[in-house]
Amino acid sequence: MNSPAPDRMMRAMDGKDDHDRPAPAKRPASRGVTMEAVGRLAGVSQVTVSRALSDPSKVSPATMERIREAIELTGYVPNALAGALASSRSRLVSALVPSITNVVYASMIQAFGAGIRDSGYQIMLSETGFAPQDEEALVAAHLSRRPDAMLLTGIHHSARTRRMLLGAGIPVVEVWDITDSPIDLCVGFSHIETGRAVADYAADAGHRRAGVVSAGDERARRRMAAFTERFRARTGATAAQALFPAQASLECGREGLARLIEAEGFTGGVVFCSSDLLAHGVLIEAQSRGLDVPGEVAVIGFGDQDFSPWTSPGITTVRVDRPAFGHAAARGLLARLQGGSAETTVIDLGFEIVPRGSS
Amino acid sequence: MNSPAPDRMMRAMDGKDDHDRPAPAKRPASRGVTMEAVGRLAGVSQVTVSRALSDPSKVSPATMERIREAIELTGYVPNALAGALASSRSRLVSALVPSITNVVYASMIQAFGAGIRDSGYQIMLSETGFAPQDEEALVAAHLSRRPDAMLLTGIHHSARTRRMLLGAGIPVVEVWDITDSPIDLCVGFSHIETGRAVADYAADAGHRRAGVVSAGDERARRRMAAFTERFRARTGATAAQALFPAQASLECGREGLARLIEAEGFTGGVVFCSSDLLAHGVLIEAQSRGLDVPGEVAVIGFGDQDFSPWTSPGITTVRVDRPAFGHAAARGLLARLQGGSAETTVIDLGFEIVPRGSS
DNA sequence: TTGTAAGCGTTATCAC
DNA sequence: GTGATAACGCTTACAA
Repeated sequence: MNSPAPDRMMRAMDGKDDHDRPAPAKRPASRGVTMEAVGRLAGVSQVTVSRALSDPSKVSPATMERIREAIELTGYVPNALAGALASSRSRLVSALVPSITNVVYASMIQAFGAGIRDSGYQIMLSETGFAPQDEEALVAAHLSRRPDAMLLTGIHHSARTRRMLLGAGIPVVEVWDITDSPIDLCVGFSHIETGRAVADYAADAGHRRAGVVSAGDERARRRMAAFTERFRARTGATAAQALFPAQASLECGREGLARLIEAEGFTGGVVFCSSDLLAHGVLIEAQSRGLDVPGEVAVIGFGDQDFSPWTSPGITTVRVDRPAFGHAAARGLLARLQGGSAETTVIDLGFEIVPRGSS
Repeated sequence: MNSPAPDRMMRAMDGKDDHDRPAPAKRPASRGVTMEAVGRLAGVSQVTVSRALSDPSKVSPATMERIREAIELTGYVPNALAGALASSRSRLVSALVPSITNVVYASMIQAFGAGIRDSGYQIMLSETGFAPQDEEALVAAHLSRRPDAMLLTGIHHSARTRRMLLGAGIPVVEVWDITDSPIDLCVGFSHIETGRAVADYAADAGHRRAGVVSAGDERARRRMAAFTERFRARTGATAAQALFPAQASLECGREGLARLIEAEGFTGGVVFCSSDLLAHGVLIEAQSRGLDVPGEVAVIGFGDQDFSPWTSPGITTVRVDRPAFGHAAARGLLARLQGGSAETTVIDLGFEIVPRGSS
């Protein structure tokens, strides 16, 4: 019931045309269509276009329609950078994981992304590798983009990193590990309990000799250490070790068992590996040496990968519900983002030992 | 040799203190440390801080040092949003892949990320899934963040998507497929040639009966179609088909062979799968049915995954150099970004058939 | 070497 | 329901 369309269409033509305004000067002619341009075409001001986009109910249907047309015509794509700067909300969520080629993290992030995206947020993903010092620089780089929230893998962060995070004043979720003193939210499981549970499982099965094959990451080491300690407490035996500095691979697994046998005096027993990939390697190496699995060498992995039930024999492993971490992390962050609620801040999702033929 | 530090320190104190300036009004007290604040602390203007950060050589060592201290003291983190808005360069590169849990794409992106990050760019990663219509919305969402460049997986995009991309005026690289009419750059291999090569390989090996097991993605279907056509041309036989709408899984592979045998009248021969995961499933299903591999059922996969050499028998597969795609894509984009050069726009990285025990 | 002024394209806050 | 106007925190001329 406001001024009819023709009137506004006129307004679009008067005094606003490029030729009778002071020359724009300097800057290159066009860096993309702006709300200004869309508004001009639709015969409304830039602000109205902004409103039309953010809350259509605040704009008359007729105006709305003309704006829609103008957008379609110009191929206008909003500038989220400008929007974020003006509103202090970027609708960006940072996610830092050690590695994306590791299915374990990939599937967690996949679930996290799905959850977060449904609420209109976009993910900025980076790999930290397994070196803690790199994390600091990455966190700084991400914070400079002013994310509305951040997901971090693990609970060990440099003092400076914590300070930056706290200073940013955004919700943070630490995943894949558990702690009593999270920066903010925490969704994970206990690596120490995992190691102990596996040791108990092995000891209960009657094993009296053990070895571990582990990749370089700190959490894996913690599982191995807890395993070793508990296994010694239960059996008096000290587990032989084959540790690799780098990321796990099937190759490492083969070499790991070889090293256990040739350099560490491992003469059979149970081998706990920091991942199913390593476990698969150990399995293959054992078989290629004519060692019976699980008779002479029993193998236990970690992560319950897709292939683990299907090797021969299937790999006994520790299962954690990867997507659940992602979902819980997304839920927690979104709650903070929307309500600012502070309910449960630490969620222990636990783990489960999956017995299969290899042990 | 300019005005000594004390002088400037004084300046920091005169007429710039909060109490004798017009009250900032409205806005919440502090939304984060700004260059302005850092400058005030260091006794210089905001611009000088900007310069210190972007090109230290333009600032005197003494000033530089005081700015450094002020930054340290305040915990200043630059606002890249504002920077990007002002300079029209976001130092953001978008990457769209079908799935991050698929190692094939993950390792490509890992290489791409490493390359791009070294030049100071950050990646915004999203999963498109395998539905083309979703891509359009994702591309729009990414473009709204004003990335400096974009990586797309595949060569089939909606008209609207192409228009948006062209309109954005940024370098674009399409990976993982090949075409004569790329949007901009293209790094990939021919899925049709791949299918044909596998058919030739199978026919040369004496196979006269064939089946295919394929996941839902379009490129996989194209490989399968090319295989089927060429195999028919060579042998006169039509390959039996088991097609799955969703993403590949080991389970699908098992069911695929079952379906081939029970519903499609497949009585043995060669089975070409759209991924090694499927091939592994076929392998397992064949063995669990007491069928000899490769004697009764020969299996060929695609992607040369980590585990493929280690199954029993090892999986014959098609290898593509995943990291190479990422590297080449990064190189191409960076060249555009830096020089704007337009040299080779289409790079065919080819593929290689890796014969193993399964065929 | 340093500072001033004018944007960048939005959103937020008021008026009307 | 719509429009001015002032931020948002930077970068880019241009001046000193």
